[in-house]
Amino acid sequence: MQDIFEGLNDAQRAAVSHVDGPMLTLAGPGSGKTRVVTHRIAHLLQQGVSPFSIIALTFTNKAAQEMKKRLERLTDDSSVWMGTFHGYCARFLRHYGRLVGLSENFSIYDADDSKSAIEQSVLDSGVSLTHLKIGDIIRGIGKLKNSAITPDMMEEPGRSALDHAIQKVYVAYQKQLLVNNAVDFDDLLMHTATILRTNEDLRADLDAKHRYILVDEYQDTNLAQYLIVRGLSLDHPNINVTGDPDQSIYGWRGADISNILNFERDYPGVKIVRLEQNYRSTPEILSVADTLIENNRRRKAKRLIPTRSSGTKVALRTYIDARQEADMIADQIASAILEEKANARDFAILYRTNNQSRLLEQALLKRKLNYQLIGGYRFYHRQEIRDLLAYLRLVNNPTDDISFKRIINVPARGLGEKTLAQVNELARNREIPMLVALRAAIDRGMLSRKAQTGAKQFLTLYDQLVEESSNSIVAMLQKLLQETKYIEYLAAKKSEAPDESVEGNVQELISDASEVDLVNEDGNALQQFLEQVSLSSDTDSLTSDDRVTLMTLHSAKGLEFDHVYIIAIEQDILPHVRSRHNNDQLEEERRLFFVGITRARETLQLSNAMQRGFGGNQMAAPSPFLMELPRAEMSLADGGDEEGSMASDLDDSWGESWGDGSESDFPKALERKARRARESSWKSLPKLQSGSEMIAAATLAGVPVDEFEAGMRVRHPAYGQGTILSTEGFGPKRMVRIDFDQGDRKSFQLSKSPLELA
DNA sequence: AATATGTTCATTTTT
DNA sequence: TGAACATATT
Repeated sequence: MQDIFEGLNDAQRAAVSHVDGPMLTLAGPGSGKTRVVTHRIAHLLQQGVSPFSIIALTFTNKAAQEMKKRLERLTDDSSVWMGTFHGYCARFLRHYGRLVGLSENFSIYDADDSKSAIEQSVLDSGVSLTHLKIGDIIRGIGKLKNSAITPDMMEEPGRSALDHAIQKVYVAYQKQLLVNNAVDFDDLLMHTATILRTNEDLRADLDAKHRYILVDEYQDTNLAQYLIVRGLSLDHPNINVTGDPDQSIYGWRGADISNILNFERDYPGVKIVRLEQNYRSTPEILSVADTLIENNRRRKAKRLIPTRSSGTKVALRTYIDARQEADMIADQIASAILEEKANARDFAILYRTNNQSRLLEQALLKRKLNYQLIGGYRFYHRQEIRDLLAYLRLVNNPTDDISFKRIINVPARGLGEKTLAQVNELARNREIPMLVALRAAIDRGMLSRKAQTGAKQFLTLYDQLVEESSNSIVAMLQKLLQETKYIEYLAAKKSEAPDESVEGNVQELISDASEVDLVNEDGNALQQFLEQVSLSSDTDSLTSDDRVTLMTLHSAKGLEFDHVYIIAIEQDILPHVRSRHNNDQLEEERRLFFVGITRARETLQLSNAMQRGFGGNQMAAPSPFLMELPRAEMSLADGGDEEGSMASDLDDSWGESWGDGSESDFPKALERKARRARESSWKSLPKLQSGSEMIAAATLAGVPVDEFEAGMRVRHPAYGQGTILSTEGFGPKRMVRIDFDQGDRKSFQLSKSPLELA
C-alpha cells in the first residue's frame, strides 16, 4: 500500500489521521475532499478497523462510485459500503420495511408515478383543486416527508386551505402507497428515519454495526437524513461529515443548512478541520468566487486559498440577445478546438434552468460540435422505457396499482376508462389489488365482450411474464416486446415511421438488464434491477466522451472543467424570479452562482444578454450579482467586440434596462398586450415582465386593481363577506388576503377572482 | 379512438 | 413562445 499521507497538506493530514470521535470537515471547492475521505478510510483500515464497520453516504451514485474507485486503487479493498442515502435506505427497508408495513418487494415510485398517485389521492380524499395547485400539494407533502413527519404525527388541522388540503391528501396518499406496497423517494428516507426512531433495539444494533460513518455533502442533508445519521451514531459517534455551507443549494428541497452549522452542538468534542487550499482553479477565478460569496450575510467566513499560478482573467460579456450569446460561445469553443488548444470534453456550459439549453444545442449542432445534455429528457423517463418497466414492476409487485393502470391498456386492448373504473371499484370494495380484481371481474362476467377479450389477453401475457421471470430479465423483456409488438405499437400510436431512438432506447434497456442478469447471485435480479433503475439519475449518464457538457448549475456540483461558461446571468433568471423577495433564497441563488464559478479550472466566462425570452425580444436586465464581482480585475467586453471596447456597457444597461434602445419598442409592445388583454377580458391578462409594466398595462386595460386595500370590506360569491387583511404585489398579480366572516382565511389574485367591494 | 382545437403554465430536482 | 394537457369534435 502506498503512503497515504504523501503529498497531503497539514489540514488534509489532520483529517486523514483522525480515527475515533466526531469530525467536521469544512471543505471548500477543489480542496481535495474526496481524496481526504478515501485516504482516511484507507487509514482506518490500516489501523485495523473492519471494512464492514464503515459506511460512506453520498448524494449521488457518481460520487459513491468515484470514492469506491479511488479507495480500491488505494487499498484493493471493496468491502466498505459506499452508496447514496437512498440506496442505503432501500436496502434497509428490504430488511426492516415490515416495521412500517412494507413487504420486501416494494416498488419505488419516481416523481411521475408519485404524481399520478397523489392525483388519485386528491380524488379519494375529496379535495377540490379549483383553488389549489397540485404542485403546491406535492411540494407540501414532500416537505412533510423531508422532515420525517408521518401522517399520524399531524395533530392540528392545517391552518390555511392549502395546509388543510395537504394534510388530507397526505393521509390518503400514504395509505395508497402502503396498499400498493410502494414508496416514493422521500419515503425511503422517512420510513428509515421512522423505524430507527421507534425501534431502539434495532437502532442500537445498527449503530454498533456501522461503527464508522462518513457523510458527504452534509450541508445538503434534510431533517430525515439528519435523523438517520444521528440515529446511527448515538452510541458510537465516530462520524465524519464533510461539506461546505457555501455550496448548499438544495434548500428548496428541504435541505437544512443548520444540520452542518449545528454539528458542533450535536456532537460535543468534535474535531473541526478546514480545507481551504484550492487545487482546482486559478487565483483569478477564486477571487471572483470569493468576492461574490462574501455578499452572503448568513455565513461563516471562509477563504479560498489559491495554490495554482496565475492564469487568464475571468471574462464578463454582455450579448445583444440570447441567440448571439449561444452563437458566440459556440464559436469560441469551435475555434479553441480547431486551434487544438482544447478538446470538446474540456468545456461546460452552465445555466440556471433547463430551458436555456435549447439555443445552445442549436448553436453547437450548427457547428458540428458534439455535446452531452445532462437533465432535460431523461432516459428512464422516456415513454417506452416507463411502459416496459411498469410491466416488470407489476410482475415483481402484483399489488402495484399505479403500474397496473399504466399498462393495462398499453398496447390498446379495449380496456378503456369505463372498464378501468369498474375494476377499480371492485378492487376498492374488496380491498384487493386491481390485478386480482381484474381476474375476479372476468370470472364474474362483469365485463363487456370487448373488455373481456382484452382482459384475458392481458392476463395471459402477464402470466407468461411471470413464468419468464424465473429465467432472466432479458427473457421477460423479449417476451414482452414480442407479444405486444410494442415498438410497432408506439410508432402506430404516434402515426410515425418506427422511431430509431425508441428502438435504441429499448436496446439500451435490455443491455442494462443483461448486466444485472449476469451478476444475479441471490435470485432477486428483477428486484435489484428495478431498484437500480429507480435510483439512477441524470448525472449518472455523464460520460468522459469528447463532448461539450451542457447542464444546470445544480447538476454541476461536484464536477470540474477546464473551461466553463455560465450564461444568462440576468435579473429574474439568476437569481431566479421566485427568490426575489426572500433573502434566504436570494443567498441560495448566490451560492448556486458560487458553485458554478468554482467548477472552472482554467478559464471562466460569465455572460448576460440584453434580450431574452419568448420570441427573443424581451428586455433582460443584468443580474445584480454581476455588480458584486471584482470587475476591475476582470475582462469586461461586449459580446460582439474585442475585449475592452465596451467595458462600461454593463454599467449603462444596468440602471436603464427599460431605457434608450428599448424605449421605442416598449410602448408599442405594451399597447398590443393591453389591447389583447381588453379584448379577451381582464381575467386572462397576459403575464408581463416587470412591476412597472404590469401596472402600466393594467391601467391601459382598465383593470381596477388598486381599489382593494387592507381593512376594506369585500364580498365573494362563494365565501360571503369579509375584511381584507393584507395585499401584496401589483397589477394583475396583486394578491389580497381576506378574513371571511364565516371563519375562512383565503388569498386571491385580484385579477382572477370575482371579488367586489361590499 | 383518433384528431383538432383551446387552455394553461411555465425553478432548481443529488434520488 | 411552445409544450403539455384538457376538452371538443368527428
